[in-house]
Amino acid sequence: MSNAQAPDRTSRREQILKEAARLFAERGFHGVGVDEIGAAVGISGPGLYRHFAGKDAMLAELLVGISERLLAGGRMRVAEGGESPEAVLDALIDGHIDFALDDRPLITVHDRELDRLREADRKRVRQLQRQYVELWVEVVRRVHPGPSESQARAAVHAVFGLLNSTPHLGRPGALPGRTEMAELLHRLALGAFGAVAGEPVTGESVGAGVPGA
Amino acid sequence: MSNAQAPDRTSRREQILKEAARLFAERGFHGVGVDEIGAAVGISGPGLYRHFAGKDAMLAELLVGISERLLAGGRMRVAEGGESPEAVLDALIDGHIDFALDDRPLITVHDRELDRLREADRKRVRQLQRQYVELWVEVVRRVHPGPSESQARAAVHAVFGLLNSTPHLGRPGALPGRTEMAELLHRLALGAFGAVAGEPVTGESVGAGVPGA
DNA sequence: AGATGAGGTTAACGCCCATTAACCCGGATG
DNA sequence: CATCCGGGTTAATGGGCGTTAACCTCATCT
Repeated sequence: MSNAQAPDRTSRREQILKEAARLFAERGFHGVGVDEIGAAVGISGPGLYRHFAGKDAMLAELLVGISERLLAGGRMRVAEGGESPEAVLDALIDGHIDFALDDRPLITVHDRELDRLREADRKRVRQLQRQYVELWVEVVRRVHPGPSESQARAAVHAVFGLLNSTPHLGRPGALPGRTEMAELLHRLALGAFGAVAGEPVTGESVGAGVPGA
Repeated sequence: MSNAQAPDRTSRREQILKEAARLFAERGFHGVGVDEIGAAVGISGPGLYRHFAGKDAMLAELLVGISERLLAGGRMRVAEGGESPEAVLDALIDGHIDFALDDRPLITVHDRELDRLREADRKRVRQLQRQYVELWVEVVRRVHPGPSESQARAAVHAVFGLLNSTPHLGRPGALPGRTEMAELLHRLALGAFGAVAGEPVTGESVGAGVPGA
């Protein structure tokens, strides 16, 4: 047996997964070859097959991994339960924002390449996603009891789209830094949720009497 | 010379583009073969080359087309200029929602496959996108003068993510119908923009005292 | 020291797929 | 009537790429 459990820093597998995620995000699953992935970690081509059954296996592990971490994180935050539902929602939002800002490539791959998975894996990922959504829906409905469940669900989907928008950003510089960005996204998400209920807004009901030019 | 300008209903080219968009959205650019695209319009394989220079050309025309239509629509709505900036923003939002709901596949392809384009086309698309964003930024800043320009830009990006979230929706039934969905998205977008400025929200400041059950 | 196995390497195989070649047909043109 | 030519067809070509085969080389264990 061996006792050396810290080969370097991160195990080779994780290093590969990280680079694969980045490449998949940049050019799509079909767009990147195994040789490139190998090159990205210093080995070349088929050497990857010592660590993964194939290219598909890497994608599967990535997607299942993300989904599990997201759900686990969400459950944790709900379980820790703040004093108020509002606090829980805040925690959920912050958690998701951290994820979106830190693991940008994963987010991208997450909702781009789901259908390249084998039936079994895809089902698993979808199930995890669904549970994560329902987690949010419950909390949102606790904070905003007005709207129907389907409205709440659609709103949650939409807010995910909002929070996951960071990958689509242009070159940095025209945009706020990380902390400011996190702040902003948080406000935007809360603002959106706050508007789920309410009369058919016509734009007047939000712009707080700003005269403008 | 010919005078027959209405071959059937939509020209063959457009029919091909439509199917190609659907397929690209479903399985990604690299994921679908020319034979499939051909089959989708009743001809098979290389017959497509009578209409397009190649697979890439289809993608290019799709992406440039979307971007141009979005920008043109946006400019039109701004030019028609409602009485108030608020009305213009409403119009922009509605326009984008119509687009997101009606041309779902295009939206998907839009921000998935941009990098598969030839340098020239990609530059053009990016430029159109940028102009579209700036159009929104101006209007948003007119309605909400508080926040900085970079904040406004980030908010616009985020709201695009929100509005474009429809493609990611699960199977229909768990979600509102089209008109209700449009209504909801509109409210969410306004809610988000309304929250761009404002003190560091903690969740309490939004739940508008709805007593509920 | 010798065995072993983890982790690489390069070469070869085979499939998939975009593109091209070569050929075909029916209708408008003149 | 002969001629184009737009719009198809199938067969061939060629490159890219995932995967497998065969071989190599250190650490580590006995």
